[in-house]
Amino acid sequence: MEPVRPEFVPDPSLSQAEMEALQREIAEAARFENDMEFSPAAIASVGDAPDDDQTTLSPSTDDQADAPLVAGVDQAFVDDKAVSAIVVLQNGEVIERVSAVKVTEIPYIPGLLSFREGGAILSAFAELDHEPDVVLVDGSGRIHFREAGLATHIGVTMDVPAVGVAKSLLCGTPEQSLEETYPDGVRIPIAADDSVETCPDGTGIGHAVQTRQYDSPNRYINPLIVSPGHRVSAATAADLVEATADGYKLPEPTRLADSYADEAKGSVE
DNA sequence: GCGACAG
DNA sequence: ATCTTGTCGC
Repeated sequence: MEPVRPEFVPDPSLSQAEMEALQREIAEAARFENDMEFSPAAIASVGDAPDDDQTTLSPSTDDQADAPLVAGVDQAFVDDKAVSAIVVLQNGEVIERVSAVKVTEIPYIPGLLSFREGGAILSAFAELDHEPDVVLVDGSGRIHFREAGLATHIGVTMDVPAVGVAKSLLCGTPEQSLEETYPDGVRIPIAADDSVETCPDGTGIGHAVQTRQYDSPNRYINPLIVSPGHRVSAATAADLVEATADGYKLPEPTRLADSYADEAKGSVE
C-alpha cells in the first residue's frame, strides 16, 4: 500500500517552520467526518468473534467475509532505529502483520511526532497486502496544535480512515476533569482552546474514553485520548475504540501492534 | 521569562 | 518511547 498524497510524506530534513506549514496543509486536506467503506453502524461488531451461538441473526449480505478490516499501528525503538508494526484484524482475528525499521532522523518534539515516526510507518504500509478499512494509530489525530497529529498525517497521506489513540492529552480542554475516576464506558468531550491554533475555541476535537476501569478499590486506570485522524468523526472514532477494546485498556489492534513492534525489536541489528 | 507539550 | 523491582489486587 503506497501513499495517495506523496506531497504529504513527512520529510525530517524540513525546517521546523516548514514542518508546521505542511501540517496546516494536511489539516485542510483532512476530513473529520465519516467517510468509510463500511457502515458506522457495523462497528458494534468489529471487535467481536464470529457469532457461533447464533444469539443474533446476521443478514446474508453482511457476513464475516465482508467484515471491516481494522488495523493497529505502533512503534518501538532501539537506539537510533524506529520499528513500526501494523497488525490487521477482521472479525477480531489477525489476518496480517508487517513491520519495518528505519533510522530516526530527528528527536521527539511535541507537535512534530509524525516527522520522527512517520517514515517507519509508511515503510510498514508499503509491506502491507491488505488495505484496512480503518487504522488505529498510536498518538493524536485532530487533538493537536494544528489539527495534524500523527494519525491525521498518516490518514491523509495514505487517504485511509484513521483514528488517533493516545495515552495522554497533548492539548485541548476536557469538558470534565480527567483527574477523577470514571467507570468504564464513560466518554468525555475535549474541546479546542487557545493551544489549537487552526480552529475556533470550543470546537469538539476528540474524547477521553474510559475503555476499562477497576471495580473496587483505590487504584484506577486513566482514560485513552481518542481523536479523529481522517475520514472519521470524533464520535465514531470513540465508537470504534470502544468496539475494538476487549477487556484491556488499549483496543485490540493497537495492543497487538504494540506487542508485535516489541517482538520485532528483537530482530533489529 | 514561565509554563506546557502525543511518542 | 525506554530504563526496571517490587507490589497490590482480582
